[in-house]
Amino acid sequence: MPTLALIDGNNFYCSCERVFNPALNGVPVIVLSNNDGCVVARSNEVKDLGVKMGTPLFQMVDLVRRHGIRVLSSNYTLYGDLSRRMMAVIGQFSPLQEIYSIDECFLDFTGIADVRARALALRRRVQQWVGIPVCVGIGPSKTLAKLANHIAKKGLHPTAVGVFDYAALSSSEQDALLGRISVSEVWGIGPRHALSLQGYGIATVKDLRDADPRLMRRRYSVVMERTVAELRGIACLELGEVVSAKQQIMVSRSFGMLIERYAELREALASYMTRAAEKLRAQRSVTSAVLVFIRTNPFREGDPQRHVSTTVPLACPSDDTRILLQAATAGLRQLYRPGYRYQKAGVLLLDLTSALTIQADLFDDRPGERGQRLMQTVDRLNRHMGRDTVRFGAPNVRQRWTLRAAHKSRCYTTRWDELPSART
DNA sequence: TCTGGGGTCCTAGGACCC
DNA sequence: TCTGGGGTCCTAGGACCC
Repeated sequence: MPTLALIDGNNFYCSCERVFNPALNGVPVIVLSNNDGCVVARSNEVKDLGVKMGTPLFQMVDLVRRHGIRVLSSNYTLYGDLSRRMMAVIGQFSPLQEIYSIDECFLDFTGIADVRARALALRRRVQQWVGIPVCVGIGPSKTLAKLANHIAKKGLHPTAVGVFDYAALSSSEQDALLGRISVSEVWGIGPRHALSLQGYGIATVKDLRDADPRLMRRRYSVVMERTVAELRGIACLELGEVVSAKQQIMVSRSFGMLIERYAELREALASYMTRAAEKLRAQRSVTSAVLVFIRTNPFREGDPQRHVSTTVPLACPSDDTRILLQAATAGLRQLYRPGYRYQKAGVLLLDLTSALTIQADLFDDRPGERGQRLMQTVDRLNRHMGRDTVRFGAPNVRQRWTLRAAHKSRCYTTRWDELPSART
């Protein structure tokens, strides 16, 4: 039986902000989504106030003022860099690590004599070396490791202090514990499934673990059947170390303000497509179809609504920004209608395949290799000199559609001019 | 006034074929 | 009034995750 650990950073974005700004320690902190729209991270103090994930900022201005909540725009450059450092330290504790998200990873602890001691040491080292508090959940399957992590974080068991090992419990202790946790805490059980399960009398994790797997498959899907097995300690989800190439690449944003004009939409989409093409080349893929979408603000019920998308096939799979920009513009031309106030747009690269097996387009008169060398050069320049040093079609930066980010912290670890200073 | 972004997997149902 | 059956492939949409 495998032993898996799930490690994640507590209130990760808030903790990242606190690393370089100690004044944020012990006070309520929130980090906002793009455009300063919703809450995407809450410090414990804010969670204690009952603020839910995803709450729009404008709905809590009062609370912010009353409790002196510190409000921050998201700084993904900082979080990404601290994530890399955190993952590197965690990776020292096992030969097999699967990085699952910016703040979470699985480790293989199979065969380790004292997993609890190992987990405690890991926790101490990440705190000391990176400054991020983490919790460790340990179990015989990914789903149980995730659940153990939840137990560790909430202190749901006397032995759970930042670290919790599910397998260390006797089966009667396991029953009692799972009987006290809502089924909605299980990985893969979202709000819809939780509600539906409750209709069948399945309210706790224990209820779900003891449900008939075949029946669950029939009522829901093979995913639910797997979840039941995982809760029983039968590992169905493998630990994967290699980050496989993405099957789709999406870049989309809400605008800083509503947009009506075609030219502005085109600029915004060109900027998103440029970024998408960079991501595509970074994973050495090519795309053969591009989906473009634009939409109005669904929350403005009085406004005429439009929510449309179109897929533009490419004659030949490509990773060339110029070709992809043409496709984005062609898509927009199809979709655009005047008289609407657009709030968001995006591009989605579909049908990704490896760039190494690309087939030449018989009708392409552009020498493919020269195009590739050009793209490589552009990517290298932008990587070293900063994003958008070189770009196509030269959209002016800082347009009306660009994001709002009124409370952004500095890029302490990735920009020379924004390094923290010990004394000023 | 103000409501994120980027993914994955699964299923149902239609199109199409023989 | 009668109007096959089974397989495959593709797409849209749902549900979930962080």
